[in-house]
Amino acid sequence: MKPKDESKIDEIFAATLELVKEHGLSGITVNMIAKKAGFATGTVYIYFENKEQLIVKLFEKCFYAYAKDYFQGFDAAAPFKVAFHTIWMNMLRISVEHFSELIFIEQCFHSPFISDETRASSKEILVPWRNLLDRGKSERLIKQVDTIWIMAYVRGVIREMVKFIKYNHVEMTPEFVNTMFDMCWDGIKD
Amino acid sequence: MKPKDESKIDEIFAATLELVKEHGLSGITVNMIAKKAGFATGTVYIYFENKEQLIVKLFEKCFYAYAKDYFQGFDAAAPFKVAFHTIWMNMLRISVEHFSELIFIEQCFHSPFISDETRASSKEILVPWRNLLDRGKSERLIKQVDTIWIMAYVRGVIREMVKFIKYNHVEMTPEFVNTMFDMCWDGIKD
DNA sequence: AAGTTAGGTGAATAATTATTCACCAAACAA
DNA sequence: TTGTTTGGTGAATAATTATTCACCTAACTT
Repeated sequence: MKPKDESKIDEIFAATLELVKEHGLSGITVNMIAKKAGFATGTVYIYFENKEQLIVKLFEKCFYAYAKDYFQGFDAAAPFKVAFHTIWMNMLRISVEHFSELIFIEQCFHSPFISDETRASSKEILVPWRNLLDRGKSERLIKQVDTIWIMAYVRGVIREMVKFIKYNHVEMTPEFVNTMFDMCWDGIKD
Repeated sequence: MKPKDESKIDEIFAATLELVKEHGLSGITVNMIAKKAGFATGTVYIYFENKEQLIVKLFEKCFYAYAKDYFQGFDAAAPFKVAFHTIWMNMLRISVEHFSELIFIEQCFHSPFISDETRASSKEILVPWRNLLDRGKSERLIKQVDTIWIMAYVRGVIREMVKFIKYNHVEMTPEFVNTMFDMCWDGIKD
């Protein structure tokens, strides 16, 4: 028998992300995905039951892959600002490198494809981030503001920065990054 | 002859916004819109040529109505921080009150409905905001950072705050608002 | 090498959704 | 009051899109 070519899944995923970035979730068809990935429509149905499953699986993959990398090189024993900087930089870099994933996830959050449970469970991955910020608060290095607000603040700054970089084709120079980090840091420091 | 009931346009718009907030741009049909607005499918086609035109018109309406209100009560002669606060508060309030518009606009930006020109022209409305920030820089009250970065920063903070409020059904207490304003301000002040 | 199994294809079919239209009703003009 | 014009309806139709399937081929087994 002929074995499944598992790499095709990745090709389907890549094609989908690219198309959603260009046309939005509402602008894509299974045909477009297959054509972009370079094979026949029917092939998509060998690897996925239907379009919905494809979207859901891609969402899960993106979400978990994404958040996992946030903690690359993260040392919980490091001084707070160092650790904060590590994760902040990871978040920025990953969001830029995986911009189409970011757009895809954003679009999925308001779509019939993603269930409330999936939405809710997606928070758990960020526990180490939350813990770090709690530590920063207890060390009186950052403001005594509900941690979840701080997370929203940081997320907002990074997200909008990344969109700015992408839509305006801006180089992500160290100067730019340092400036934005300082702004973000100054906003939360005690 | 029977006159057109122009208020129906608003009802169609309201229904569309509500549905897009719930199901995303990819999850709505003309039938759903008509049913939600409380009349027959065909009626939509009396007021709009087709679905695309409906979306485009709604986008334009949202976008302009939105940005116009940013400058309510804005006095260009006021001290910088006062003026900044006025607009910041307007942005927050409007984004909360018109959350479904915010989501709709966000979804439209990556969709086949909105053209690049529309996207580009949408920037012009914010000229007074940009001017104010330029003034803040020349008065050395805020950081010497490209104004467009500051705009992205403020937009990001507000946007993510609003999502946080909406998704977590948080009361927008004065305490909450003041805290977030301080964080935002501390990030940009010189 | 021959047989078998599952992948790959893309036209055919099914399902969904946009759009039209024959008919009815409300508002206005005369 | 009657006629005329356009709004409103929702079932019928058209268009689009998801999904299937009969047929092919590649890869593995014996």
